[in-house]
Amino acid sequence: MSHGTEPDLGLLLEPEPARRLADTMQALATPSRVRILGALALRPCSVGEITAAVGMEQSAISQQLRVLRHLGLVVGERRGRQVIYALHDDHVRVLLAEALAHTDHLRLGLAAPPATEAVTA
Amino acid sequence: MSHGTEPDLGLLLEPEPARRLADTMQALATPSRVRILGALALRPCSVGEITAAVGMEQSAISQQLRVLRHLGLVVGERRGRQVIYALHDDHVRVLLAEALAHTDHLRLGLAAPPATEAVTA
DNA sequence: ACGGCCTATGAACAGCAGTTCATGCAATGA
DNA sequence: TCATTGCATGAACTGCTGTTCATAGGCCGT
Repeated sequence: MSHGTEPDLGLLLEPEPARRLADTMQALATPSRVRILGALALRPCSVGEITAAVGMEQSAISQQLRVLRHLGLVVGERRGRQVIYALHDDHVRVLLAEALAHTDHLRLGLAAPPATEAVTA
Repeated sequence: MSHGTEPDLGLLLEPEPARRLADTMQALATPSRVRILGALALRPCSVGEITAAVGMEQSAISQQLRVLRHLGLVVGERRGRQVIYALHDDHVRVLLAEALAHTDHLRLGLAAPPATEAVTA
């Protein structure tokens, strides 16, 4: 399926591809943005709804929504006096799902015996 | 395949799961770590090899390797007086590959016409 | 047109993360 | 044992990032 032939991971050694990947991943590197995306993964929401769901200042939400917009992860559309935000497309949802799955998987490894940690015990 | 039934993305609304995912993703949120992982994706490397490949101070490399170790993304094993690092397992490689693929895909969306950006043109 | 809701933006602040410098520890070879 | 190589660690610094506060702009009711 989608990753039958892996793209050249050696590219990540180069500064530019590495920087781009890092920038995109930074969207998922802060709890507030992850929660916002989690809310939008359930359904499109107005800023007010997101604010209530996440429990942060409205201002902070708008700031992070701006970041997410510029990264192309979410889109906003005016509807009356409010703006409805949604995930940009299903790829974002898949990215979230895979990140979550990998996170769980990796944390299992951390809980496991240190057969892997051969240095600086 | 692997994500036939998506894990509950609504979990990401909760602070703790969000924080954990954010922590893990932060490993990919900085170019230096991405480049290190890119090098290790090609083959296991000693710290010196990574340092040469990435072109940073050896000290910085070790610091980031520590972060990556604690996140369970890489493992190190002593061999003589050097330490050979490698990706923890193939899941890490898959995560890198998918992140790279998603990055490319998302950047295509950004280059595309703003049919999606309906607010704050 | 005016007042009120909803969102966006600018500035200031605090905290953190990545780098560097200097040093310490481990392991080999003479 | 001593010197040397290779890696790790602690401290200090810098820059960035996320939050808050205050304010501005848009859009709808009346």
